[in-house]
Amino acid sequence: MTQIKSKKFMLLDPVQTDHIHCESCPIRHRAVCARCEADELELLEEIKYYRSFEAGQHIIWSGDKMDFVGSVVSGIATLSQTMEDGRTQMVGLLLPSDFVGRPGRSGAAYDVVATTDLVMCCFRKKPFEKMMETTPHIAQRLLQMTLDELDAAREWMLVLGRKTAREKIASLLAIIARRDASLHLNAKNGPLVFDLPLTREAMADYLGLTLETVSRQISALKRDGVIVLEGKRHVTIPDMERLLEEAGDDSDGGMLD
Amino acid sequence: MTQIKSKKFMLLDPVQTDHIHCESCPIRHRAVCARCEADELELLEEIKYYRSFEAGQHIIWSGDKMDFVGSVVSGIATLSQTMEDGRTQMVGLLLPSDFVGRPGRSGAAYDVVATTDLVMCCFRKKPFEKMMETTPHIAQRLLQMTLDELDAAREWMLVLGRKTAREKIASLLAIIARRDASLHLNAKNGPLVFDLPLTREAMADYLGLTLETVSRQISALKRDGVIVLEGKRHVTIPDMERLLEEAGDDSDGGMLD
DNA sequence: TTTTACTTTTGATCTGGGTCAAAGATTTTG
DNA sequence: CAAAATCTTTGACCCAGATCAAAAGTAAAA
Repeated sequence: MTQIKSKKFMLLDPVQTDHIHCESCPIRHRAVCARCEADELELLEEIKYYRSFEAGQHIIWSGDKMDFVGSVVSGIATLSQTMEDGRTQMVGLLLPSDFVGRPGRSGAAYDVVATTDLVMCCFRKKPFEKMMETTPHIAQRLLQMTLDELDAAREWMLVLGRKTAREKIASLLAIIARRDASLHLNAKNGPLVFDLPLTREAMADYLGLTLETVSRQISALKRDGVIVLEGKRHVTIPDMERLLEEAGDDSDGGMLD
Repeated sequence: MTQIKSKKFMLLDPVQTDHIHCESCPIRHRAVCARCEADELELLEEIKYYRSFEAGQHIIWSGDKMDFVGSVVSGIATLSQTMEDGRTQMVGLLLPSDFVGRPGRSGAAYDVVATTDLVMCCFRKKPFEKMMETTPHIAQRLLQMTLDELDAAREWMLVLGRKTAREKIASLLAIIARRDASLHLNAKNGPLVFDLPLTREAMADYLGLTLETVSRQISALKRDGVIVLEGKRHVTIPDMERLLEEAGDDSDGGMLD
């Protein structure tokens, strides 16, 4: 079993990994835990289950009661909000190992839609919340993940509020490239290559633009050699530094711990 | 001592409040805690201190090392991000009782600026983090608060990405009115009255607009009777429903637990 | 009370990105 | 494979909000 490198993607840093059944499972045993390991695994198995969704399927409707939390095992989903007149804004992108759900809340705040075929690892909410109370490290890990999401949301506020269309596209490409690289453990310095997981319309909804503007700006970045396109979706970034400049980002690329 | 009504504003729901020294103090004793009450209060006192700031003063610079967390006791502060060329985007508004800081992170991600004279109740970060480990409810409470902030940030993404200038202004006024009302425990149904805590420029930075557009749209809302202005800052909302319509919001006003 | 320094409003003009329209690509279906 | 349905690109035009400019409050300092 391959280990995911970034600790960002785990609810608890695994001290022993040999009991893990699901790679992106948000509950992991921890050596320091006072409870008996067997007990925990039993409880864990009891409340864990898998759900599969087809591309395009609504996973959760905003406002619905949500009786589970979980994490993406494979596939991609989007979080979005829609106004009555149909204007929609994507507020998050869920890639494998990302957490879904709001412990302590009864209702869903956003629509969650599967962009590709998708598998989720779910936990019934009530038992999960009980487990959070008895296993403090779960709450602490969730806090860290939520702080990461908050940082991402706030970074996106700068993109939405102050960047030009070209900078917005470059910012989105940079984020996808970065996440994709960390997921696939790419060689660091070569040109980055990936397939866009989103349609032009989905990108527009993420960026607060129209799909026509997205298309035009992608064409412009291609014309200017910032990106190389094969077909509509396959992207090569010959020079990540250049892309980040186009995105208007600091060259240092944010701060980690 | 008056009790703040909304549980949203406390790190732990107070079971006994007679030991609380600071109204917006993020650490509160809890009856279920296994540790001796005296011990906790002693530790608490040891790591707690107050800091005062003048209007306009930078509290935290983005990127700086931050060795404390805390909460606003009185006054108002803003969270903002700035690009190299000077474009800035506010990503949060801190009112009394709001939490500041990122347990587990060494660096500040945003500039924090005092908008008015301001007092903060601070805790040295290391001992606070240790306390989080020994008192699980603190992490759980922080998680709830962070989830609230995440919801707010994502709601703001919709405002920034998809709303018109008029809707943006109405949205901001609605948020300020709502927070102000919950803080002052106003009578529910009368017209809401408050003073704008922000300059036109700060509003522009929050909304992703220019200050001229902010001024024009406020004038327009005034002309159309949606708001009543006395002087530049004193606002009366004669009809909150009307304001929410102008903001393009669902009439139900979001979901709480 | 005048001076100096903001903050806010209002006007005139410009432009980036939206809107409307149509034609290519690409994929799916029959 | 042709037909239908999507997705994407490109063009022509328009408008909400930006930019530039100046005047009018307001408030702190002298």
